Amino acid sequence: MERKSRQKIEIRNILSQNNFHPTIEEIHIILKKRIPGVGIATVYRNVDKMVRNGEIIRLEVPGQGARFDGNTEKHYHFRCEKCASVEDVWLDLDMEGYINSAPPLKDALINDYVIEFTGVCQQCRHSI
Amino acid sequence: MERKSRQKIEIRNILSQNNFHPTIEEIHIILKKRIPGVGIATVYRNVDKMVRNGEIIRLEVPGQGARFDGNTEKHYHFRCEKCASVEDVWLDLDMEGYINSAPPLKDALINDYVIEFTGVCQQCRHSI
DNA sequence: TTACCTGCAAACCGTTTGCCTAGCA
DNA sequence: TGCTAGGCAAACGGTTTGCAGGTAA
Repeated sequence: MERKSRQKIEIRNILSQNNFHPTIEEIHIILKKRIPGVGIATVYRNVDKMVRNGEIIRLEVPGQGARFDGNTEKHYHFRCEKCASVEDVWLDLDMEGYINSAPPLKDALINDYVIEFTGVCQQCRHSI
Repeated sequence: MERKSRQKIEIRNILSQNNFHPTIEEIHIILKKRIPGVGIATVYRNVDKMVRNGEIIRLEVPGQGARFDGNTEKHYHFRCEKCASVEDVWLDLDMEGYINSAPPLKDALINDYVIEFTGVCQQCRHSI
C-alpha cells in the first residue's frame, strides 16, 4: 500500500506546474524551501515511483540528468541547446498509420513514441 | 590536424555496420578482439569526436549508457523495452510544416528532431 | 502497531581527466 | 622530431542502496 508523505505531495505539487520540466536537482532545490532538510534520495525515490505509476513523464537529456514533466497528455518537447530549457510542443499528429505499416514497427508491439526537437530557443536566439 | 589511428579506423568500421546500434561497452568488447589491450577511454574519446564531427549519431537510452549509429541519413529508431535492442525506422515524414507553424517551434531555431518508438520487438514478443 | 517512508552516507557505475608513453605525419 | 592519440588509473557526478529512526494508516 502506498502512503501519502508530505514529501511526495509537495513533489507532485511542484511537477503540476504547467510547461515546467525540472531536473531532479531543481526539484530538490524547490522542495528544500518547503521542507528544509529533505534529502535528494527522497526526490529520486518519489520521482521514480511516479514515473513507474505513469503520473509523470521522464525526459532524457544528453549530458545532464533527466527532466520530468507532470503533464501526461500526449505532447512533444523542444530542448534549447544553449540554455538546456525544455518547452512543450503540441502537435496534432497521426502516427497510427505509420506504426501499422512501417517495418519494424508493424511487427513489434508499440507502446509509445516520443518526438524531441532541438535547437536554439527564442530567448537565446535574441540574446547573442 | 586529426590523425588516423588504428583504433579510430576500427571503431569507424564497427559503426559502419548496417542497423547496428552498440553501446560504448559493446564497441569496446568488439574492438578488443581486433586490438587487444585497447582502453575504454579510447573508445569514449573517439566516439565523442565522431559525434561532434557529425560522422555518427548518439542515441540516448534511459538507464543504460548511450548507443551510437553510424548511419547519418535522417531516420528514426525503435527501442525494445525488454531486450534494449534498437532498430532503424524509416518513415517519410514532413515535419517542416509543423516546425514553421507550431509554437514554440516557429519562434525558435530548430536544428534537428528525433523520433523514438518504444515497445516490445518481434523477437521478445514471440518468446514469452 | 506495522509496513512504508525518510535522511544520511556510502556504494555504484558510466564517463571524464591527467599524466606519461607510443606512434603517426 | 613534434604533436596527436592511446593506455592506465584516479577522479567525477549523477543515481542507487543499506540502514536506522520516523510516520502515516
